[in-house]
Amino acid sequence: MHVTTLCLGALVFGDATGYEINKMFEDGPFSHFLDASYGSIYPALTRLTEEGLVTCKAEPQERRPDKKIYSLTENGRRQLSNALGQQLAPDKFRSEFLFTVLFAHLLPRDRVRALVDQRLSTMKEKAQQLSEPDEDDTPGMDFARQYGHAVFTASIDFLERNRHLIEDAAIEEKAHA
Amino acid sequence: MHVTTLCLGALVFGDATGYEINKMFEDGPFSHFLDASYGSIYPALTRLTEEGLVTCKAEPQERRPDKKIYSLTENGRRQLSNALGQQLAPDKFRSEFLFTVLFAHLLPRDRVRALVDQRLSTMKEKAQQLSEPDEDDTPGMDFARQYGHAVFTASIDFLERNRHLIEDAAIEEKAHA
DNA sequence: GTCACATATATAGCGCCGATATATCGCCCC
DNA sequence: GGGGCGATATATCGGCGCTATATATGTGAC
Repeated sequence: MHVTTLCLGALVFGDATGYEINKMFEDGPFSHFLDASYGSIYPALTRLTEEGLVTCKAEPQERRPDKKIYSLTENGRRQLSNALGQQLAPDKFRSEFLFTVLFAHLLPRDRVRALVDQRLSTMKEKAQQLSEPDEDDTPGMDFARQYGHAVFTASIDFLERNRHLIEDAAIEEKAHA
Repeated sequence: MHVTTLCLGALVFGDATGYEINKMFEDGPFSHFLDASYGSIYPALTRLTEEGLVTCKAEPQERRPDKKIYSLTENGRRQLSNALGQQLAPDKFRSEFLFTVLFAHLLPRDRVRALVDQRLSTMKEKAQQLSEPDEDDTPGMDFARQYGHAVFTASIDFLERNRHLIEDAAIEEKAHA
């Protein structure tokens, strides 16, 4: 699924600028399971405009670049609908943490402990964020939020129960270098 | 973390060809939280050889391309160690399923049900795979496997308990088109 | 017998991320 | 009051990496 499709999806929730769409992927409701960045979003919006799937209205701003507000067209809506009916790609998950942990038996114990601590703290923060419902959410957004919360909670629980497995395997470093 | 680093990591578990490294990412122990493909692995191995981080021994085969067996050098091992000591990138998770589910209220109910059924079946299969320990595994590999199992189990459980949230929101289609 | 699959390397095309450039405003701190 | 930082806003370049394809052959299924 290309960034163009993701942009169409973002615009279902209302007209937006490229900047705002980027924020949806960075902090917003999409951030936990999607990513896209300026380098792909701006070209995507240009292409979508050329293809008539979105329209672009420039709103002049004083002493700033014009705000370009994009809106879905009927064709764009159909195109998105179509894409959502196709075979979906399986989830992609990439974790440098788990990669690193594969080599726990080659790393100093302090490093492994710090890694787990860091991870637990960021995961708890995210779980916290995902625990707060928003009244404006569509049913799908609410579902996705709760899904994320369930997965993070399970991860945290697993880490706390099993961190000893990798910490014990790590290298007990000597007194000093 | 670049593919070159991932290749160094793969070679810690023993000498291997590009083909075998690819399999580790495709089916093997890395497949659940890493990805890399031919298009990046072969160039990476060439670059690593040039930089002296791995060595390459060509083993002639009858009526086939030579098998190029790569091995880590001391420098390569140090380089990996170094990379594992740097700040790690946060997990990346990309799900077209969750993206699609955001629009559950715009999709036919049959489609949503089929999506959930499909997902449950593939996740159960993966959870099954991850439930079987391997005696050759390093502690880290065992930990990563169990981690994956815990997360998949939680996902399955959540889906089964909450699928009604999106199925009820979906569109009850008319008798026929 | 042939069709699909596994072994094995390699590259071209293209999509996307990360970094950078440009410009201005508001806010905090000194 | 001034300096620096972060947010607002658009845009592009370089390079990395995925997808698909090319090449060549052995093996097992039907």
